[in-house]
Amino acid sequence: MLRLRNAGYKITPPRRAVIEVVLREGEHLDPNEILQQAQAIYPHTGRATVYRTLELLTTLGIVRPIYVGEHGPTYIRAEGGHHHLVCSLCGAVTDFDQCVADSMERELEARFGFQIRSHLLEFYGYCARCRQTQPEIAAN
Amino acid sequence: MLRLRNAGYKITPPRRAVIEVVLREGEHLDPNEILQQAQAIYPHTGRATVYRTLELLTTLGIVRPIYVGEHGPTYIRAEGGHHHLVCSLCGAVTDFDQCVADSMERELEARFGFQIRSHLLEFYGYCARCRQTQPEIAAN
DNA sequence: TAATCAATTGAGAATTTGTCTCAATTGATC
DNA sequence: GATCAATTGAGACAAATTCTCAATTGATTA
Repeated sequence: MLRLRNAGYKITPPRRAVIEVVLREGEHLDPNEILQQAQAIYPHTGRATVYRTLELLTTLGIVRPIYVGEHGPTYIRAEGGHHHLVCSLCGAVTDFDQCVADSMERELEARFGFQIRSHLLEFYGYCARCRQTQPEIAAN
Repeated sequence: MLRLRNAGYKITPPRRAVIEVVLREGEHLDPNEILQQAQAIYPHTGRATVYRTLELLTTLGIVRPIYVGEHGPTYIRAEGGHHHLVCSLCGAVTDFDQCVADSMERELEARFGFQIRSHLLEFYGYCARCRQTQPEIAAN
């Protein structure tokens, strides 16, 4: 909220609602789900406003879209890192915690003059279950 | 192409065209651009076939969708790693090379029984130019 | 507190993107 | 060359996203 105001944007009810919904713990919501939950908080919230707010919050580095499997975008808080193992066959996503990316941030910031706020590390391949059930694909 | 045949799929002109387009160096093309370029190679290529082929190639671990900035999916070769610095303000994407993710693969494979084929590491933040031109946003 | 004004909004139209259906075609095998 | 399941393209369809514009509202100033 402060980040919004500091950047010169108004604090409005629909913006409050969208922020509250997206920043709730553990949610990976798509724009439509965000619209519905925002309307539970502020009933007049419109679809276009949700899209506009998500774009704004993404620009400000507060939330971030992530894409997993064959589905459309889902939004999460941008802060910190996100680490996934993604199965190319069944689409299953497994989170893991320890990550060596933090150790790279300082050097990249120095080298590119880039101010890093968060990161995403994803490994793609075949999960244990699919390797058993569809060995002919995983073998190639 | 061999991976396709080995997995039991036919080699057809539109599939050839899509593969050729996506695997060309340095391209991050969206499905519509892929359709157009594939039609330049094989004019009869249809939209549905492009989507079907991209899904198939993704399943086989040959290509992969990536999502950057506010735009829709874009396809790249899956092989190996992709490393990006993504500016949340202007959307600029900078590639970098050295990456410590490889060192994690063996351990993750052992821990989760996962067969890793590729990875994506992205850092999000503000690029040097935007930090200068829009300091009030980057400062928050 | 009231007045002001640019920023923001919602509703729905319009566009874009992705999926599905099905008859016709084609690649691989023999 | 014959066979047949896999694949295809066209266009209908559905879903997701963006645009438009008059009405409203938040923040600032008086």
